[in-house]
Amino acid sequence: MPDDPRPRFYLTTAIAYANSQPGVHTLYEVIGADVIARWHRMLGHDTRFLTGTDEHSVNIAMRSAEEGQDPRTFVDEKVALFKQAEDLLGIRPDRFIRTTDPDHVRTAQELVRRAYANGDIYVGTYEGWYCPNEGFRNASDVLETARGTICPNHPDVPLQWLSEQNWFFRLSAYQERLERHFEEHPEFVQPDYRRNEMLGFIRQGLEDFSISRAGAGWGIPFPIADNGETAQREDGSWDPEAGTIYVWYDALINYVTGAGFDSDPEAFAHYWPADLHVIGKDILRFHTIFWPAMLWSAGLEAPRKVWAHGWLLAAGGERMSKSRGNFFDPGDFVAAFGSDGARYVALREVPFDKDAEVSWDGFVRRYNADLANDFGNLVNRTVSMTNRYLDRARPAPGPETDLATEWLTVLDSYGRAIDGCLLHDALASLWSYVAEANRYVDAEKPWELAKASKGGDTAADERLRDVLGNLVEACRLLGLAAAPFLPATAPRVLAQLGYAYPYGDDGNGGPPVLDELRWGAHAGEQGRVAAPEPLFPRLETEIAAD
RNA sequence: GGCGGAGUAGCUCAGUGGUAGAGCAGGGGACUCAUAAGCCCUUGGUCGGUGGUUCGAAUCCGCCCUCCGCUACCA
Repeated sequence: MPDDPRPRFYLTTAIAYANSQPGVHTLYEVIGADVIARWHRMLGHDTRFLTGTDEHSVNIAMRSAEEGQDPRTFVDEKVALFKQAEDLLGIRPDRFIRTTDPDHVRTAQELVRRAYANGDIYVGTYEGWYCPNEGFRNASDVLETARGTICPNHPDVPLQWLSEQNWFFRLSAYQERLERHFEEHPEFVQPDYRRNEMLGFIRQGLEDFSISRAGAGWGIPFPIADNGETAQREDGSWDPEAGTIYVWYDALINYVTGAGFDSDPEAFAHYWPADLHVIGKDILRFHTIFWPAMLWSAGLEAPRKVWAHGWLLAAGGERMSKSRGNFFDPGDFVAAFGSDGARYVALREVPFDKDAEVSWDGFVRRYNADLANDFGNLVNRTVSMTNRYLDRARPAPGPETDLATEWLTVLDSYGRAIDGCLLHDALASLWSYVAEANRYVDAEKPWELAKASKGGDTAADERLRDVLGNLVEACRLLGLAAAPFLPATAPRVLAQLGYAYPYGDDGNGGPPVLDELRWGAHAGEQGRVAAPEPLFPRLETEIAAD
């Protein structure tokens, strides 16, 4: 909300290319961003989280034609799959933006107009080898053979030398400003090694890039005619001669559309510039070099931070992709691990700043070790003992201080890790506390205290209540702190401990979570634990992949 | 080719000058509240190779080998 006094946090993922079904490797980024969004919501920040789909391009027009559909029907179907997958994984964006949304179309056109007014776009000629299957090919990519010049991926299809009149964006004009921006804002591109790569790219010298395609394709109508006049005709339609906006001046713009550029200027002023773009490393250049220049050209600020995550790699380090078929289907994934289990294993097995090889067996091992055995069992044994020894009456945390002081350290490093987008580290610090709590059970042996208590040992009885009170508190803190990662499980943990869960389905609506995450925050409240119920049933390793 | 990064236990990795570490996997044990989970102990490594600096090198320097990232219009 524009007049919201709370700190605001606006974050986005890249929009997914709506040309086929989603895989876990593409949703990985969205799961991670959802965790960050939920953490900010729970902190009490005015959070806006955007995901969505990129739906234009000749490629999609061709694919839809192959399937005998019009492009709109084609992308509608794909978009439904993406939304369904997000829903399955507990991902709750504040808006799912589509580049076919009318406000986005208007915003993209407006940014083109602003660039034109600023003198940053001009008509030029784009030419090069064109592969009918892939579009323009880089000169360095094509192969010279006896039969002529061919595309390495489609050796049987003849390449064509095409030259096309396009609009170009004057990226070269922004070279110095970009270098300065990188110097003055070292946090702009992260991780650091990615920032260095981009800086190296800028220093090689920047070329202008084309931002339109000729002909009336499946895309946003280019709003300006060759003569600089509007391309809109009397009846409101667009002159097909003006062509369409080409990829980046369409796709990237979604971030400002989603902040309200066209529909709600007040909201836009509030949410822009974005605090965080979470993206894959393959589109880093566009987000950290093209994008700031485009925004500056329109008189807008660059985003504050762009985070490039790594890939999930298949066995042997091979990249996962839809075309290779070596990816995990989100439906299968959630069916096996559950929504929270899927989120957890994906984010724990793959460092958010690097690539990692993953395997179904590895995910199962991780699920069993961390979720079933360590965390799930900790809650289960805690609730069981409280049931059995204290007749469900929830004891308050005792004077014991080890777990309490340790929690301060854990929570601190947990919060720092999320702020730094190191989600795997965040989980690691939380789980070090899980291990701590499990060791505490074995060290204190509540079953022996219970036996002594039954025999009339009042000191043992008191100690038993303190120990179980500490364990219940440890479980409460863990369940609540893990909520961004395990949004469906967190309420179940609290319910088993006899606590109300104050946050909504998307993490909004409760008290500032750091207040809740104080040791003993609810020490004075009476309550009864519920019957124990396993949170994460153990999986058998025999379960086969896809 | 240029710039950057990595090579440490079966696997994933931490460790940047002072007697090799963690988690998981493997082996053994004591216990029993619990999802046959948890806890304790433990097997396992000439720290890519080589030459050097140093009292001392996984750690610093030289050379070599291997792998990876970036090196502009598919997204």
